[in-house]
Amino acid sequence: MNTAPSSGSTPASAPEQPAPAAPRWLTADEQRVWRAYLHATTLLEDHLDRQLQRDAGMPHIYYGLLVKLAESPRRRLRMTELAMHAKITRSRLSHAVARLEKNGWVRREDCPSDKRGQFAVLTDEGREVLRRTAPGHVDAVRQALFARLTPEQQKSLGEIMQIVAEGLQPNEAGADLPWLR
Amino acid sequence: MNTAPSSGSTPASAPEQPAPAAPRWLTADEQRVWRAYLHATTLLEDHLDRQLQRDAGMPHIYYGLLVKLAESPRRRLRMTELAMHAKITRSRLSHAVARLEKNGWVRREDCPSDKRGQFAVLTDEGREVLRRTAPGHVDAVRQALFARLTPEQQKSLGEIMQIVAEGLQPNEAGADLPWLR
DNA sequence: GGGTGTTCCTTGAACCTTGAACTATCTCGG
DNA sequence: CCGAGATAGTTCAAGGTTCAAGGAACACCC
Repeated sequence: MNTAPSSGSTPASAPEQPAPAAPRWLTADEQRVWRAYLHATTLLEDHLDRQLQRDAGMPHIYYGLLVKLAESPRRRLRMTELAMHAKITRSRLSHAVARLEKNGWVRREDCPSDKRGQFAVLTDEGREVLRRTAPGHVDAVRQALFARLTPEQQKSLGEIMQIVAEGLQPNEAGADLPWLR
Repeated sequence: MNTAPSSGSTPASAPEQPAPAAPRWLTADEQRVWRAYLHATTLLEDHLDRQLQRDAGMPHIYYGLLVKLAESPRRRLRMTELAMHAKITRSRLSHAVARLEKNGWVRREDCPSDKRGQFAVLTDEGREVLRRTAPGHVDAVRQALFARLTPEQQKSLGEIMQIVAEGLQPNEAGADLPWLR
């Protein structure tokens, strides 16, 4: 049996519960939901990855990095901050920025106040790539997702994803819940 | 710019349409939903990948391959079928099976009726790995997803993901829509 | 039986990701 | 100042993914 492997940091729920709702396997309904989730997310991820690889010459996540930079104050962000925004490791970001730098879309700048630090800065060329490719990407997202869902479904999806994200990364940016436990 | 988003009806959009429902960018609400989606799905994917890498020694998608095989008639599936079930390319599957074979969890068998064909067959050892690791994986999925959603949300999520998946892979198993267009 | 085209699957090179080890810098208590 | 320990970011090696190319078997047609 099982030894409750992860369990460790359950946030709100009382940890001592006998948990009658932890059966060995998923119910038939849950299985259907889970499979639909897996299918949809992998298909969408692949779809967008290919779309961007084709139209912008980079994978989806790299594109996301450029977007984050474009939205940031002086079009720059510290490496660690950027990594957190994008939900990736610093290592991965390091490689990604190296590649984007090679393409001329991002440049690095030393941080004056912390000599360990680096800023990733969106170049004009990077900005231009975004400007050129954003519409196509938005269309792809809209056609694959929003165009197919009712407003109620969109709302529901947002709420659900918000919950899931917070469950996996409790201290989300902007959230300032006191650190229970 | 703005609203009146859905209404678009069919995806078979004529390129010449004025397309009043295709604004340049997402609305604020859509953006929130989209970002929540990206955060949640990348976090969950990473979470499960790490969980399985740690507990079963393979990434999530490889685990999924073993599950598919375990559910199949003689614990075997033709390569192409397996690739379609898992929503991956045949090339990727080829590499994946090579690795799983090296681990002793899958073995290949020639198809007698089609000499081009190969079966991927789950070995006893592979079955054993599944038996050992499935509970932990199910717990992880439950804790990250189902435990946090109301029954209504679960239902809604299932419907939404079903729609999205079908949009991206119209000829899904069971669906037999004629090929309009 | 010799085209022509398709399907099944594999291969190799290029690229991306991961996790751990590593350098350099900062911080803070003595 | 010193040193222990945290933090910022990179690097290395191992592995995973993609894309384009290719070999082999099938199918059909004359």
